[in-house]
Amino acid sequence: MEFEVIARDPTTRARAGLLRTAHGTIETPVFMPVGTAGTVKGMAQDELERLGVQILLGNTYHLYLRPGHEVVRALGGLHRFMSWPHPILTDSGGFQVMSLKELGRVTEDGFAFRSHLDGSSHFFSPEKALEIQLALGADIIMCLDECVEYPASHETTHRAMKLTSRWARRCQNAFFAPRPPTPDPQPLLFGIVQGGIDRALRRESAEEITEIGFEGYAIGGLAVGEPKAEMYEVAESTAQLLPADRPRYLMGVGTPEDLVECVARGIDMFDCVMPTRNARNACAFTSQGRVVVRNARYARDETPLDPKCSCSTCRRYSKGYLRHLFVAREMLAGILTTHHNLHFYLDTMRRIRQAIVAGQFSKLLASAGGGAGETPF
RNA sequence: GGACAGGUGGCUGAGCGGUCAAAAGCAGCAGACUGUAAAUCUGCCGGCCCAUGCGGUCUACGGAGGUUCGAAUCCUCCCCUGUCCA
Repeated sequence: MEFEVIARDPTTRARAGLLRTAHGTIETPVFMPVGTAGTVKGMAQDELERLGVQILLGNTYHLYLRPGHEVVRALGGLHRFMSWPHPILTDSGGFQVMSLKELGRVTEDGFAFRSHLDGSSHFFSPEKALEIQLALGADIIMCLDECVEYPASHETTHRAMKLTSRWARRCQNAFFAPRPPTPDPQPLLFGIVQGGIDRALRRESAEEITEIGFEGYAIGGLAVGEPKAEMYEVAESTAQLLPADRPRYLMGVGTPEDLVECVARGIDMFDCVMPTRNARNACAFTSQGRVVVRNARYARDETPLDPKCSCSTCRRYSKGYLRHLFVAREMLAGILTTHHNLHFYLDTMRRIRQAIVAGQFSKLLASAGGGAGETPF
């Protein structure tokens, strides 16, 4: 059994667990920093280790285009290639079906697209996405899905959801089909539930995906523009439709408060570009709320980003200095702020997990939510 | 002393009779960012007023006059800057 729930919060759906992978056991709930192109932008791997990162995300689409999955395979797989001997999850390219939709076209057989790098033509079938991920050698791999934006018509959402189910079946078949032996241990294959904010479509999708059967289940297609209340509701109702003994992964979410709120709704795994991208854009997440470090008000501020933070950025540098680095467009600005944001996210997750294990989660949830104005997140 | 070239909003720099409170870039200020085409993008950027608008008003294109219905744009004088020649 790869996933084990070790504690449940008595008043919410929050739970703490262990997820065993070929490169180590992950304590859930977990936040997975996004390392799209084989790097978490601005962070060296040893720094990620010191921050306590348990598992990284890699991206099928980006690594396939550059340097190429065969290159990564030739260099020993993604773990060895990027010197990350810990768990890795690769996204299938399903998100790019949405984010790069103007460069491609969805057909029954897959996603035909042109490279955003050089315009060359390519095709991702479910089988191809699986093959690439196997070549990369990730610990957790995702089925190819079709992620649609919000708002979308019922027809579009329905069509994408049904296609995602058919692709999931094909990924499953390809996964269990005989294939040449590789040095990599067998990864865990996760299915993805789609259906937008339509409860009936979500239910149908969840039934179809769980019927196929996967090691873990992802909820995709959220945090794409829908109202926050909708996102929370759909995450909660969909999570309830998924097997209790398998990890639930809410893809692409979210803000620090989203993490707390969605753990309370039964989610075990998260990934999001927000801590890293926002850091590069001068936005820090702190216990006092968001801090736009670039703002003029911090020019003479000698206090750290977050007075309650123990990260190496906050221990050493003032907002005044960080603001200067941003204004001067120094690369250290993004590096130091990314370090802080990741620390904040990982620390938030650790506190969430400890609270669940200690039976104190509802207290943490209350302090994170309700408060007006500057909440802890 | 002479010959050219030029003086435009914080800076660089277009405009060369009206549609100009004045292009564009930079700087400045603010905002956005949720499975990364993102160290990106968006908005504001003379003052005041109603703060609804392709609104009203005042001050502005070195200075002072002038021509014109109308001038950053044309004329006169002055001041200043750069290059070259003495």
